[in-house]
Amino acid sequence: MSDSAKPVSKREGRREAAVAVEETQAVQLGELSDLLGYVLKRAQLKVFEDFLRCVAPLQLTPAQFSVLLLLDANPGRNQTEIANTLGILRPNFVSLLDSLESRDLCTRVRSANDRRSHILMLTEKGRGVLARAKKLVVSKHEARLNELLGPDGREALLGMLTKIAEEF
Amino acid sequence: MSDSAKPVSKREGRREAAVAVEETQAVQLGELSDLLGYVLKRAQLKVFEDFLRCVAPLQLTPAQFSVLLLLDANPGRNQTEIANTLGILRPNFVSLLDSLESRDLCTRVRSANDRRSHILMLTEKGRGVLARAKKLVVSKHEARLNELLGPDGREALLGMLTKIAEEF
DNA sequence: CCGTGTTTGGTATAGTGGATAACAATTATC
DNA sequence: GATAATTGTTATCCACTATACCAAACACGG
Repeated sequence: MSDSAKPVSKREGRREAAVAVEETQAVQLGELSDLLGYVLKRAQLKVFEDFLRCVAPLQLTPAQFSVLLLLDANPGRNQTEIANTLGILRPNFVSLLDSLESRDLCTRVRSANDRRSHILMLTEKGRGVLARAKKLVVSKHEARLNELLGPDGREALLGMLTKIAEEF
Repeated sequence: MSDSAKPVSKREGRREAAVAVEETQAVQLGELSDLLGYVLKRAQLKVFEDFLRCVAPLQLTPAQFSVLLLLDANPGRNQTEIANTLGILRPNFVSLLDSLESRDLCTRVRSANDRRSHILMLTEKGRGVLARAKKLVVSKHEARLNELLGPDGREALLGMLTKIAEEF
């Protein structure tokens, strides 16, 4: 049984020679390139990746950075309030805070009013790191996005994404 | 020791009455609302959430749907090719395929040319499910986005996200 | 004042997505 | 024909997410 049963199955050797140029043809994305969710996730991964690179000297993840930002803008809040605004579940927020506190970037202070809750506050070091992180984000990360999209493009994108995040 | 050592600590009862209206003040997002990465992730979560709702009757995740779409547009490809285009690592692609194959939506066929690789193809049922999924996505999911952003807004958003995903 | 219910921070745990190392089978290369 | 590379796969690890449960503290109604 060499080539009697399946005569069509093995004519590959000739094809290789014939179309050697476009041998490995790219996989077609097809309708996937029009799926907003797909492109959205791809873009999000790229942006987070770049954020990590830009802020690498300070060893801050996007989540950690957002916590520091919130603490700076909202002094006197407790864990549940901060976690809720970021969409982080309280149990998962504990270890995140542990890591920040162990690096002396923020502290939990027992509230006098309600001795259950922990008031969160930035330390001196935390404020310093946050300030440096902001500079890196603005001068490297967001600057690159501005360069790619243009100032008004970036603004338009931010507007539409905010609309989706809030009203969808 | 009733109220001699800490006279200032318990004057909360009066404050409650005084500012009862704006008791629970909202946490300020601050500069977070201008961080593109933050809004981007929030929007992405919302969009995926809605995708799951819309396509729930067919029990398809975004990842599974994207695989079916790719298989339809690229017959005769193997696992690594499909996985690579989707940014999925080969080891993690195995279980994804297992679930699709166990539901009889696609099949792995050993290639005649290269007996290492598995050619992936949609089954009849897979094509049917994909067709129904497409209809749901277009008529419910993407339609809602169109309604929120307008046709040209959606197009602009898709364009900028694609630019980020490809060139960033 | 007391008992009931709720809230807060926390632990334990499970599920999921992503990443690396290693492996057998197969193919490519020289 | 020996060596290297590739394919699908397993095992494993890490990060993130989600749920159940707990003790301490508070709120409230009797």
